[in-house]
Amino acid sequence: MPPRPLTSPRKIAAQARSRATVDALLEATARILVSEGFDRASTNRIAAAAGVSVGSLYQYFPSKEAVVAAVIARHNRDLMQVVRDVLEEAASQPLDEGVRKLVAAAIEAHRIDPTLHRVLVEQIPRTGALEDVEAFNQETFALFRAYLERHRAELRPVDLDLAAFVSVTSVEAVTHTAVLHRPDILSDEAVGRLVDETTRLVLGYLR
Amino acid sequence: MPPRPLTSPRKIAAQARSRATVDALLEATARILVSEGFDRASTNRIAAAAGVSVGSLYQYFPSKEAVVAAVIARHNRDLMQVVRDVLEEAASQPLDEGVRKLVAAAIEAHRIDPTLHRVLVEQIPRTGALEDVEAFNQETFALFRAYLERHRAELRPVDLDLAAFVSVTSVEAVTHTAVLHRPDILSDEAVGRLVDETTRLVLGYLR
DNA sequence: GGATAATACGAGCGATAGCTCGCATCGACT
DNA sequence: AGTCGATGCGAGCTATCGCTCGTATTATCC
Repeated sequence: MPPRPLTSPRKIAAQARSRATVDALLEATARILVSEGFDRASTNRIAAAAGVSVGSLYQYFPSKEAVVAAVIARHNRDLMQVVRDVLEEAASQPLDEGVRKLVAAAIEAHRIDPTLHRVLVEQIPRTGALEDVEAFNQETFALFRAYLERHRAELRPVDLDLAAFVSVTSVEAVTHTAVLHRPDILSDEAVGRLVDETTRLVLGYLR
Repeated sequence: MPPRPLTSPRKIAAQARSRATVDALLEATARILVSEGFDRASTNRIAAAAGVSVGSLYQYFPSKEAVVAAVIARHNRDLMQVVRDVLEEAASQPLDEGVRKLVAAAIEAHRIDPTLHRVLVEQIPRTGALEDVEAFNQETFALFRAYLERHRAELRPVDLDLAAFVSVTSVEAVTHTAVLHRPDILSDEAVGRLVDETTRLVLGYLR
C-alpha cells in the first residue's frame, strides 16, 4: 500500500447535493461505529448505510481513517462549544459559582452522545485525530487558565499552569469516568451530589 | 468466521520449552505493539518476531485478541502489585502521609513501561480485556475505600464510595495524563511538585 | 533404542478489507 | 437543446489477515 495516510478531505463539497452526501456519510459512520464497532465499520458498509456508493465516499475522503477523523472533529466541535459558552458565562462570577458551573457543564458536555463519545474515545488512537484531540485539550486548558488568572485574588498562591492542569484533568476524568462507567452516579437525584463533590474537590485545591 | 472469541489460553504450558515459547510470544507481542501498533501486529508478525511459527502461537492462544489480552493481564499484574504494596505500607500511617505515598506510587506504577502502557490502554477496548481492567480498577477502588474507612476519624463526613471514586479517579487521571502527555512535568525536579499538588488535591477534598 | 506424547513448523485456505477506475447520471449555464 | 464539469456508481483488484492442519522435530519414559 503506497503511503497516502492523509486525513484531510480529498475535495470540498461544493454543491448542495454533494454536501448532503458528505453529511449522510458522517451520519452513517457515527451510527455504524456505535452499533457495529470500528472493526466492522468497513467503508463498504458505511457507504451502504449512507445510501451512497463506496466510490462517492472516496471522492470526499482519502481513507477510512479520514472519515472517522471527520466524525471525531465534528463531535469535538460540539463539545468545545459547550465549554466555551459556559466559560464565557462564568468569567465574571466568583470562584465557587464559576467552578460549579464548569463542573456541571463538563457533565453536560459528556452527555451529548455518550455512546458515540465512548466509541470515538476508544478509536481516537487509530485515526489521525490524536492531534485534534490534543488541541481540544489545550484549548480547554488555556481557557481555564485564563479564568484562574482573572480570579487570582481568590486563590492561594499557585503555579497557574500546574493548577489548571490538575483541575482540568481531574474534572475531565471524574465526569468522563462517571458517564462511561458509572451510570448509577448520574441518575437525576445522584448527579447533584457528584457535582457537589467535584466542585469541592477543585475549590478545596485552589484556595 | 465461526464464533470462538475466547480469551483464555488454549492449553497450559507444561514443559520448560513451551513456557519459553509462551514467554517469547508475550515479549514479542509487547515489542511489536509498541513499535508497530496493533493493526500491524499480525499473528504472523508476532510469531516471526518471537522466533516461533504461527502454528505454535495458536497452540497456546485461541486468537490474536487472546495474545494481547495476556500481555495486558501481565502488565496489570505488575501495576496492581505496586498499588497493593504501597497501600499495605500506608495503612497504618496518618492520612496526609498515606495519601502522599499513594500518589507517589501511582506515578511510579505508571512509569513501569510508559510506552507499552500507552499502547495497551489504547488497545484495551478491542480486546476482551475490558473486564480485566475493570476488575483492576474495582480492586484499586476497594483498597482505597478500605484505607479511608480505617482513617475515617481524620475525614470530614463523607460518602465513602463517592469519595473513593472521586479520589482514585482523579489521582489516576492526573498521573496517567502526566506520564503519557506531559513528560515535562515529570522531570526529576518537577515531579516533586506534581506529587505535592496532587496530594493537596486529595487531602483538601477529604477533610 | 524404541515407543509415545509434547511441541514446533509453515504453506496455504477462505474471508474480508481498503480502495480504484471506467462509465453513467445530474445540474448549471448558455 | 446542448455542453461539460460535478457528482455518483459498483464490480472487482490486490493485499493482508486470522487461522488450520498435516507433518517434522524434540523430550520423556521404559
